[in-house]
Amino acid sequence: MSGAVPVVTRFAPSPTGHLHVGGARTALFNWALAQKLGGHFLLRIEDTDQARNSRDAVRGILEDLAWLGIHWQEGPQLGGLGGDPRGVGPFFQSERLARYDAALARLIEKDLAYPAFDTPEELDALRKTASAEKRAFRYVRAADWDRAAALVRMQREPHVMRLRAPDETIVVNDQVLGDIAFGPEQIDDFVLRKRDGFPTYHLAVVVDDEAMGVTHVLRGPEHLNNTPKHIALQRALGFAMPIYAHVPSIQNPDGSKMSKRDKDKAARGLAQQAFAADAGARARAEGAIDAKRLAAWLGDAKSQLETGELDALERTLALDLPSVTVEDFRRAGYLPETVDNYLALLGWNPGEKLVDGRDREQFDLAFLADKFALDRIGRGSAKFDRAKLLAFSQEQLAALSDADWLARWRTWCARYAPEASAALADPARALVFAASMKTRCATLAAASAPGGPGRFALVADDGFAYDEKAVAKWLATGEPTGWAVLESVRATLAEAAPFEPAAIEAAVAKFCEASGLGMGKVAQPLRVALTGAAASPPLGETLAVLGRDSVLARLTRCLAACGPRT
RNA sequence: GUCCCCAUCGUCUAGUGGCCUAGGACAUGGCCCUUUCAAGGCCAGAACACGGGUUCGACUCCCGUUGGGGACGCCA
Repeated sequence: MSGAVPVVTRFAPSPTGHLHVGGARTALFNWALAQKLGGHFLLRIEDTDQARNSRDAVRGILEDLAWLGIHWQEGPQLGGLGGDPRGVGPFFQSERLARYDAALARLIEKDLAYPAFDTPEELDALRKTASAEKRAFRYVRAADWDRAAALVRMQREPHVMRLRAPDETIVVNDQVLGDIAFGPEQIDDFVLRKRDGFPTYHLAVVVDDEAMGVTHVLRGPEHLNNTPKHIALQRALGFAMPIYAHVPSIQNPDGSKMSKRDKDKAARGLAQQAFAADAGARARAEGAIDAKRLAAWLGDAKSQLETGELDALERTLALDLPSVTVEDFRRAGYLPETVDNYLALLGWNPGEKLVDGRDREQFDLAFLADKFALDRIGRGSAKFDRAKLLAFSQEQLAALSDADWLARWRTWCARYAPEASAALADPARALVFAASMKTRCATLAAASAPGGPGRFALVADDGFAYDEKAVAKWLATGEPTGWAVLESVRATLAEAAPFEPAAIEAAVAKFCEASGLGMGKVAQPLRVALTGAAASPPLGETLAVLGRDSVLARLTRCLAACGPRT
């Protein structure tokens, strides 16, 4: 077909903070649809709110998307991503004001838009009245309307521009929800341009989608009610109508909508607890963020901290805030493909069975791009289930080769825990570490976490404490005692070669046989001496990760530190 | 309050009028394996919100009720 319109999908975030999981899923679906249809995925920054947008947040969102592997062909540039191959940019709405004004001029000329001089206070009062009378507020055009006078007046008075809304029912043909009718009472004379000269979301989105040739609009459910407004505007402007699809929302376990605000809310509660419990906490918090800002935020449950402030507070008070942004999950040590996979499954599924009869749930981006289709998006909202995400993470991490696991871990460490990676510089030992952590860590972060299964290998030989119960059970008691076993096995370990898991296991097994001891009688005392705890990876791996020098040093230290008093 | 959307195990879902004694996954419980911790294997319990229709036949179609979510900004 020669005249086919190339497919263009888009993700259009407003830069008010980190990308949250709902936005990430919307971006992922748009990306997948474009891939499937052989089109372009475009990124546009909706920064028309002068009070709220921040340039830092833009950078953060771009990095989050890039990390997830959601690559945009058109939009702001980052690394090799983005650009403007069709010449439809710029991609920041704040740089496109002339285009919105031009569209508005056409509407004014056709008498489809008009200036309104109501003050925000006046409108507020009207809304309050409506609410008190249990009516829905609806903007009513002035009855004594004089177009010529208004056009003169707008030259010298602050005003907004409103659309002269059509008096007709508009049917939204949604690809997920079907046909939805909105009566004329649903579409009032909404604002197109604000007092500050910036367009509202409605005007900007309609003008840009047309100018950028967007063919499919896939967005969150909060926009469903806006869609008839957008259609009305498109008709007034003579624009094409894109294909619409609204995806269901992602909810918290309690059923509320999952949003960036959840983190702020949780932080307020936890901070207040911390201040009550610890007198110094308030002072530390005020060292991290402005004291006045802090007080205002604590006192007003509706206020929100800036992203940077929230991060600072989280760090200084060591708050355990819910993960809601892509960055949160990255920091928590999830693989980007795992996050993509889980997010894709929230509201979409391929509907395929594996040969063993199970549903296909785990897949990569290539699979998503190949199979994605609007008609398999669900209609009901989905609760975000951290346990299932964690299970996916566990499984996908375990499926990595040792070398891949190690590379991914080092990459994660470089950003969040450089000292952990540095503590295990030796390549051979690091590979053993990878092998033994793979099935023991549900996330990359778990390996180095305090109390985590890999901690023993990342601390100095005298950098850990001995678990009292373990010492009592495995070193102080038994016949012979654990201490005696440690003394006698020392020579075996000093000579075992090569110092690798299999050889170590074999040497210890031989020692057990020769001394008539069960494996447990030897392995458990060793675990306590080398790691401080009675649980660790298989003995050969535990010793090989540490290396011979550390093993001997730790044996010496153990006997000295908690051995029998002589 | 008004409008809009939604409704299968605790959670994510398969299911498009007979393949359903409703399948899978996560979570939960039990057993097996085992030098510890994991991992792995096997088994179990667990759902069509309710009430009316339509139909020879409803999880599937229609209506209502209930419940949940969203929107009602000079935010996006």
